[in-house]
Amino acid sequence: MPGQHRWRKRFAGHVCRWTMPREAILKLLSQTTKHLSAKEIYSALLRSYPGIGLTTVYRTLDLLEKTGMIKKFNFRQGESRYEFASENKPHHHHLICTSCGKIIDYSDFADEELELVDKSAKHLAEKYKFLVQDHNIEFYGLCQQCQKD
Amino acid sequence: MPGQHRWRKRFAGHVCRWTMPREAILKLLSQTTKHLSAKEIYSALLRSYPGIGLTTVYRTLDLLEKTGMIKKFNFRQGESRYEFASENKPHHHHLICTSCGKIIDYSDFADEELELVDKSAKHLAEKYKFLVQDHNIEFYGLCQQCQKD
DNA sequence: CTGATAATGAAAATCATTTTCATTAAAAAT
DNA sequence: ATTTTTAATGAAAATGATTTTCATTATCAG
Repeated sequence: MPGQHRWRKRFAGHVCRWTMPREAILKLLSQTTKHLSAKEIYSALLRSYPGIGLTTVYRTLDLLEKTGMIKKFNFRQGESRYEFASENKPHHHHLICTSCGKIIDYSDFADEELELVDKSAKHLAEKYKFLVQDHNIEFYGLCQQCQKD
Repeated sequence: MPGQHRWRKRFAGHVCRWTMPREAILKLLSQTTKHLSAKEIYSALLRSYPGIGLTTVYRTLDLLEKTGMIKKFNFRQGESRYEFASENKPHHHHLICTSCGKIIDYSDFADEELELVDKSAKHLAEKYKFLVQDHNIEFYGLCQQCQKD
């Protein structure tokens, strides 16, 4: 696969130009399982792409989110965090440690969850005439390490 | 019930003084079903309590959250929103319109949800040694009005 | 290869929230 | 009831995340 332009076609209709920052940010996010913030992405890229601007990171993240190539999360307050959205990555949710901020992805009980979510969405659509497009489930608590402290 | 000091006892152990801003903010939140932001609370109180400071609103909201008297929510980005937490108010979740920001409380399927949540929490505790303390479920989409626009 | 203009980066602006600090006011002690 | 202690307040400044502005640069259509 021609790395340089692997995602290029997905940009059709959204923007015209395939640039270095866009390639770099998408590549970085596609290669990590972490939920990076804009500033973390900026710092990580400074090595391979000195001169990149934080502004561009924000703009690119917005763009990538609009195209559906990444997902944006706002856990409690603080910075937004971003994760690569791949078709072969299963739908999942997050387990967030309120002490250290550690985030664990989980997709257990996905079937049952999906069933309940579908049923709820259908019900809510009828009751409130609300068109459900997305949902979000999060668990908050303490990770193993933080339970000891 | 002596309105002025209705909630006073709940402050024992947390703070020493029961003040006008605390009474005013708690009263306002207890009387609305809306999910108000700090600034909205500040604006609403300016009428009945001119001179109140936005700083105090933030500090009081933090305090009330710590005592468990209110809950804080961060829907996607923007301001945090607060809601009065009453024992007789059922556990509920939110339906958020991504276009106009309208928020609908819902508690349908609470039993099934609770069952799934409990099961998940137990499972996650075992698998990741994670101590689940809280969870959050949200649906995003378009409200009836915004579907037309 | 070249021109049109989308994308960039630096700096300034914005927005929500927090901190600082001198003043005020609960409520404990007198 | 009055004084004293110190927690709580409000104004202003500081912070942190994100967005906007704008002159410059670089992509890519012709």
